[in-house]
Amino acid sequence: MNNKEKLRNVGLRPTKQRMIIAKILLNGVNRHFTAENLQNEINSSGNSMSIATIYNCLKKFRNCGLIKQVESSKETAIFDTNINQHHHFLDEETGELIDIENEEINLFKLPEIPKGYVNSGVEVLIKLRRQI
Amino acid sequence: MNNKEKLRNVGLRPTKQRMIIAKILLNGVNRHFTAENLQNEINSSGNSMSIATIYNCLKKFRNCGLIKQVESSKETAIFDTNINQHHHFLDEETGELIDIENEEINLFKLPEIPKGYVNSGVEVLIKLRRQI
DNA sequence: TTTTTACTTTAAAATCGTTCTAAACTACTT
DNA sequence: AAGTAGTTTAGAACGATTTTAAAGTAAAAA
Ligand SMILES: [Mn+2]
Ligand SMILES: [Mn+2]
Ligand SMILES: [Zn+2]
Ligand SMILES: [Zn+2]
Repeated sequence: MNNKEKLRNVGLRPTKQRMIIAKILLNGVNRHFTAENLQNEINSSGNSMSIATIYNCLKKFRNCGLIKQVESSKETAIFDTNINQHHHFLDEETGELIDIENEEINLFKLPEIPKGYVNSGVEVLIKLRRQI
Repeated sequence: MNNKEKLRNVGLRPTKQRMIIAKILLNGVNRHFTAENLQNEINSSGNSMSIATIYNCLKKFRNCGLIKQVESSKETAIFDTNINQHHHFLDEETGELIDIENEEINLFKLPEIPKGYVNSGVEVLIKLRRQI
């Protein structure tokens, strides 16, 4: 499926700007990135895009399930092209995230889900410090 | 151990402002809160404090291990008085966090820690949606 | 106890990430 | 082709957090 189809599939118009972003983000190579990271990459690909458009697109892509947003206590929003349920290592010093595939962690015992709610995803974060 | 001792223990001067905050946060009742939540509580206790001081103190308290900061993709930083390793339910709609005690989750299989790093804490987040 | 020193608080300004506004533009429908 | 709804944009606005620099306070030294 090409990028135009991917966008249409989720109900997004394949505008020039969304196609530029899709080309960068939906190429199958998973990554974690910020809005600013993406703008730099757009710039260095010879294109340019308003930061408002980048935020608009990222929000649409996220709400349509094309990307995810990572839970992070950093100031800046971090996005993730890996939309499968998976987990992360976090280098607490640098903020770098490393994917852990879902099968690499086994949750043996889970607590009871509160009444009236359903589990909509489990994320494990393993924080890392440099060995001394 | 009283609050003055708790502050001295971690190398913080027990100033008037830090004692006010300690009285609110270090009373044994665990909670999740923002800087603004805390300022409101300070105000309604008949005191007042500059927002800069509140941020200064929260950062010091966090860096000294008296409180933790939660990994959250919300705009506003969320702090936690529960400093034991534990986990959370997250109501994705409201942002509400509910503690899950460490024993309630059993991680059966863990991935290998990357070379040169040590595990400095595991956090599980269980996202919740309202049942339809 | 007084003096000195380093640390802390504060209001206000600055900064930074993100969202809003409103006008111009573009994709899709008829 | 014309109409309509959705999109992009620069720039303004916003909200959370940090910085500034001056005044205040706690601890250490004398
Ligand atoms: Mn955050
Ligand atoms: Mn943010
Ligand atoms: Zn990831
Ligand atoms: Zn908690």
